[in-house]
Amino acid sequence: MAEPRRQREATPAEYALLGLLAVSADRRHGYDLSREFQPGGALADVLRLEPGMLYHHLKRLEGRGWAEATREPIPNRPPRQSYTVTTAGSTALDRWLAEPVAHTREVRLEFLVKLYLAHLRGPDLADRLIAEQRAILSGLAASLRAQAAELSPGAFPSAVNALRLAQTDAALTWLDGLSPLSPSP
Amino acid sequence: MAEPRRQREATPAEYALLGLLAVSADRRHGYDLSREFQPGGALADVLRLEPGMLYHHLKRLEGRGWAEATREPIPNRPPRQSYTVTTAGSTALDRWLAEPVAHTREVRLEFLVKLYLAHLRGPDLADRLIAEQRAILSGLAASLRAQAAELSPGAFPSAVNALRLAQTDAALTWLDGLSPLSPSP
DNA sequence: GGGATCATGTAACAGGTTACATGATTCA
DNA sequence: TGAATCATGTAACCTGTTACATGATCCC
Repeated sequence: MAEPRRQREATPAEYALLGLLAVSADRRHGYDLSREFQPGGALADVLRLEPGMLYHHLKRLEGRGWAEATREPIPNRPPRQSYTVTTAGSTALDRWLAEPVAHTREVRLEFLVKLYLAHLRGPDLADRLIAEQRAILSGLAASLRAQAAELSPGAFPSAVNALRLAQTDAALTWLDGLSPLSPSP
Repeated sequence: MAEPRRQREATPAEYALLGLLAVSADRRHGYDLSREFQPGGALADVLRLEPGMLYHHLKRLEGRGWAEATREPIPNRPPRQSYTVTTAGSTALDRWLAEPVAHTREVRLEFLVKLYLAHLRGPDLADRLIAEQRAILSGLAASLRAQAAELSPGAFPSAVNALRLAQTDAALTWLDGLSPLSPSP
């Protein structure tokens, strides 16, 4: 009996697209969405997404049942299609937006995407996310400090530990200076 | 006329292996090298490298002419092979160790690998690397501060900028507390 | 005798990167 | 009339992840 293929967790890029669909009142098509990731767009400095991958991810969102497409056939060309979020997609998005990231290195990309979308969806969502992320990073920092005590100072592993701690503390300080974010970017 | 395939830049994992070969007096084989990346090994917390990829990278180093293998045939099994660095490999390594990384996000993995190997190759190499990395990150921080002045405070792009700056400043502080590293880990 | 370790890989899968193809419409 | 923009993708390539295959030898 073959195990059914386990559905992979969606990538931050997919959630970013899902979120943009979810916060928009009307249907959106790929080219339209791609502007958010081009210079000047809000997410351009957070996540790069080339058109090729963007269309690919939209197909995947549809495959998961998180988005629905309306196809408008055009002769001699691929059909123009616009997407909306489904109920399942909306639920999945809210679940994702409620979860802080587990590692400091994920703050730069994944947490920023979450923060942006949570903020668009409602300031309270963003505030809760920030608070939970704070708790996670505090725990990480404490555990790094505990490990540091067991490492011989000056040696390489100690330097690795010190870098991690510095980055985690910096993220914590940044989080604290964050709220309140402006109403709508 | 087909363009000749342009040689890709080697990955940090490849340089890590190259460096381990270069600082070792005698030949080393894959299994031996893999211990450096397993729990307890110096590089385990910096770079994960499964056996499959490790053997793959060793083949690639050989393909680049940076390492040479001695093959000892064994009946019914793949030949046991041990590697040494070539002159070209040694030159490539020194070139790489002299170059700081361009982005803050590369400090966590790529710079740490450089630092570890530079330190094994000679403390002066490590000191020079640290100084040049400092210069790069200072420049980045200055440019982020300049950008910050143009962003409306409180809005999302400003938060992105603040995170980058916090991470870069943290890396700079860490660099300053770094030297001198202990003689040999 | 049976598990850990030595030792080298393959295969399937997953995902990103870069470049290009296609053709309409809009604007200077 | 020619460049930019609208709009949707394909293809080739590269890299990494996970799991497994293979069989010897060492140690309890």
